[in-house]
Amino acid sequence: MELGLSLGEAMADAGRELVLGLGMGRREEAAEAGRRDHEVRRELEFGSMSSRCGGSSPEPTVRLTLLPMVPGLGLPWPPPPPPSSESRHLEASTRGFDVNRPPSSGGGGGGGGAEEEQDDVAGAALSSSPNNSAGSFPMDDFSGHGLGGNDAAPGGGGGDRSCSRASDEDDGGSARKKLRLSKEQSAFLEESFKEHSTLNPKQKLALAKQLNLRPRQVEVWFQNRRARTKLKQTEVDCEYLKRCCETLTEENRRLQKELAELRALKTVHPFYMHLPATTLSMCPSCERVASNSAPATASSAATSSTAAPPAAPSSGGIAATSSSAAAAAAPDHRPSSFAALFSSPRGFPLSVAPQAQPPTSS
DNA sequence: CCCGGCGATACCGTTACTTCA
DNA sequence: CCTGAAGTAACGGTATCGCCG
Repeated sequence: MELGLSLGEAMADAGRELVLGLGMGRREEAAEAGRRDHEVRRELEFGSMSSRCGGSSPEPTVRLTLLPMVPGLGLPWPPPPPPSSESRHLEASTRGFDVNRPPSSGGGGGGGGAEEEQDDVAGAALSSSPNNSAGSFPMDDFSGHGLGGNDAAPGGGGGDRSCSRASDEDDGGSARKKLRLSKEQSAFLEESFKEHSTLNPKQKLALAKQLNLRPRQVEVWFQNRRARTKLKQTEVDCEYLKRCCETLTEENRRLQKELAELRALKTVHPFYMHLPATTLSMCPSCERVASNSAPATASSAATSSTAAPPAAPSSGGIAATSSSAAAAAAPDHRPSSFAALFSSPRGFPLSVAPQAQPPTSS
């Protein structure tokens, strides 16, 4: 995935604890047949990123599971959702606008030669395809009940289309027929989507009947809804990863500075660097190096005793092992353990350990 | 058991339409 | 009134799966 690739080495390292993925549906639903191919494809797509990030996710799939675990980076997770288009839509709908409401209760005026669109199925397949669930759907059921108020059902042909282009319905149906779902319909579909991001044929038929829509419409709505969800999630993820990148860049900058200071310190007090690397820790606030094993200075001793961060972050979710990230999350004097950095197989590029103890000095 | 055809369904990209600022 | 942007319903294409002969 380009996102991950563009985030550079630091991202790849810090992403070790990232549980990435663009999950847009529930896991159990993803198990349904017919979608597996796409799930697999997505998994493959994110697979490279997963491997880069170490794949600490318990699942083979790399998913941006919405786990509230970004303590290290101090970033809220899940990120706040972007303004909901649905709410916007509903808002628009609540303005009293409902173009689906037919000017008159024309009801299924028969024939609708205008119905050449796919859904068509509903009407055309009535007799042709015994397997077509849509075809088995009685068109008469579209009128008269349900939330719809939308009598634009296929076969409802002339005059019952509620969109403003009613005049187009007589032109042979070559023009795309687009109607607006009513507030009730949208809300109901939303509720259904919350429960199931995908529909089985039974559910689809039931929904269609209940909403006075064609099954094809319900199907399309869910497809578009999934696409919107994915798009939004992608945007949110992108934004979040950008912030992660910025944080890590800052972290890297700070570590470089820290390294320079340590090197300078080494030149002044060569013996100081003979301490084992794992015993060194850095207070992110005062940015002083302290020893975890040896008695430290008054300030660092107080801080190091308050919190001894585990060397290994909790599994799953986004957890930063870096000190600045910890500082961002909890700007106290908690020392960040260098050991956490060193324990990482790849570590940060500017890891202190190897350079702090050059072979010549030992 | 393997293979090809078929239907169903998913996703993606795009188009067309609607609404609003 | 016109126009561009944004949202979204709908469409076409493609891939995969399960079923069946």
